[in-house]
Amino acid sequence: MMKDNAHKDGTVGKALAILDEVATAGRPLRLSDMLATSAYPKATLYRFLQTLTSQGMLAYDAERQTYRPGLRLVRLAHAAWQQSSLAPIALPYVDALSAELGETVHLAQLDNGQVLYVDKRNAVSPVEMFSQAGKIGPAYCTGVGKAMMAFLDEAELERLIPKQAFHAYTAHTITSADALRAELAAIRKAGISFDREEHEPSIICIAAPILTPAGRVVGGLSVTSTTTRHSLGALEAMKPALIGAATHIGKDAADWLFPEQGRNGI
Amino acid sequence: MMKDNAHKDGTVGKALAILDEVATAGRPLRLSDMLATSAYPKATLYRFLQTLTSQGMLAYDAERQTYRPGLRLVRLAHAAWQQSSLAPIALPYVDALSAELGETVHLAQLDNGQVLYVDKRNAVSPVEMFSQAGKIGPAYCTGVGKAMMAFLDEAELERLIPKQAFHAYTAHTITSADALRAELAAIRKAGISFDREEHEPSIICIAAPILTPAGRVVGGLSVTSTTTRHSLGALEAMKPALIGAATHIGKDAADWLFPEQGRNGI
DNA sequence: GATTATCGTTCCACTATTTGAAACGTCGTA
DNA sequence: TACGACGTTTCAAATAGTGGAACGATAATC
Repeated sequence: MMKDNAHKDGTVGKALAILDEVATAGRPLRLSDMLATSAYPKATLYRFLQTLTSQGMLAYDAERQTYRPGLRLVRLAHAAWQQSSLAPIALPYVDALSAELGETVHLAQLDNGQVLYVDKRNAVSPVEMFSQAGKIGPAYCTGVGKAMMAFLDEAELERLIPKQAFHAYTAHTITSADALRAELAAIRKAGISFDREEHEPSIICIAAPILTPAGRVVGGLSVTSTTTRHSLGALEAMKPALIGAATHIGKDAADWLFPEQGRNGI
Repeated sequence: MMKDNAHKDGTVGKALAILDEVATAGRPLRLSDMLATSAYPKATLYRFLQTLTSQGMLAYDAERQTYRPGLRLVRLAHAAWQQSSLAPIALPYVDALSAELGETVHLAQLDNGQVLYVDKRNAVSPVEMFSQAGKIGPAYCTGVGKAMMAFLDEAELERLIPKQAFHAYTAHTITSADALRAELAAIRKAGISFDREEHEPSIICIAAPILTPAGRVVGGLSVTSTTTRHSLGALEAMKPALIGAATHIGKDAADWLFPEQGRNGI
């Protein structure tokens, strides 16, 4: 699933692959844990873990002999979020949309075939920083994911589709490339997408792509609710507000110039 | 100032040093920009930038030929924040404290001699994600920085003091190691520290260290206000609530076991 | 209390990768 | 057309990474 360009980019690529492995695990890992999975022999893996720890990219728990992602990443990510994500540009519009609708709003971008949430406004509970920003999700079964994919050009889309897992999270999840292509065509026509409990039961959302005036996909914006509180029809009523915000963000993004989203995104 | 262990840790260390340089700049950089500063020759720098870009650690703007920190960092940092920072543990206490006092609350940790803010609650305006989390600040002239340093053991403190810049941000900033040592001794006695407009004019705060029951420093917690709204005396009245929250967080942190903060922190 | 797994750490000859001065394109400017 | 400033590519020399195997420490088993 994640063969990636790990073995490319020499030593640095290998080190970052290991960093990813630790970050993705979601729990502290021991050398022996990773040894089972990793492509590298013991001594090599050991040395990389040492290096990454010494660099603060990993944190080592001496007592338990485990590795976790390190705080240096938090420092670096702050810069990335500020300089390379849509969030700072979109902030006022996201705030306004959330206030107007009184619902949870997500701002997302495509990152390597997945949805990367870069901001969130929860109308009710106080926001938990980072608890959503930085989170990733599947593209083929989320509102923002589908909205963004629908407006990619042919070539980019075809690069992304093979990366989708098509895992059936719920009974409504789209589980084939062809079904996805059909859905995307419909979304392209409608200008918005819905998540019809495709990722989590009883969670629904309406989403719009964020496009530059030139038509380039730079992100996605969604309003999320539950089936107990809203019908899909009720969500559809939010379309004008959603589209309005997305349009404004797209315009601003084009000015702040976001030219090569393609390199690291998509 | 940042000689660091860049040249240690071989190729990976060098690559990460360059990554840091881009992140720290705060603006998109060109190859020629970095060439002036960086220790590496053109070809070497170029190759590293290529590698980091291909890995998504940097984003390349083809139009302007500039590099910025990449979104992969945001993804990685989410894991780091969740698994390696105090924030998830402290969350309920930070929420409660902010609600009780109706003031801005900061949660910080020490990272390489600097204060790293890992969470923030702003009682009034809606929180801006990441806008504070991941931010760094000086240790010698912030409330949380001084509170944490005051409770480090001798050896750790002496490692940190040489790293302080002692830049005079305001007329009240502590600008010498000796003055800092005296201040820290007072803080150790009082159990809390104040920022008396030492970092920014008219910004004041009261801060407490977060200690494990065993006495190990794991973080800092502060309540911030302005001279127009509060006096230092008024802030001092918040001491019990602040200490209470800090104690709870310290207890929970010890359980969730945060053993080797020393490796990557401090 | 001796024996055996298990796991992290270290060694070192072998190999692959990195290095960087110099040459090369490319584009804008004089 | 020539010049200068930058980014990009090349390639032999230098360096750093590799990983099988041995080692030590600790925990589990007999």
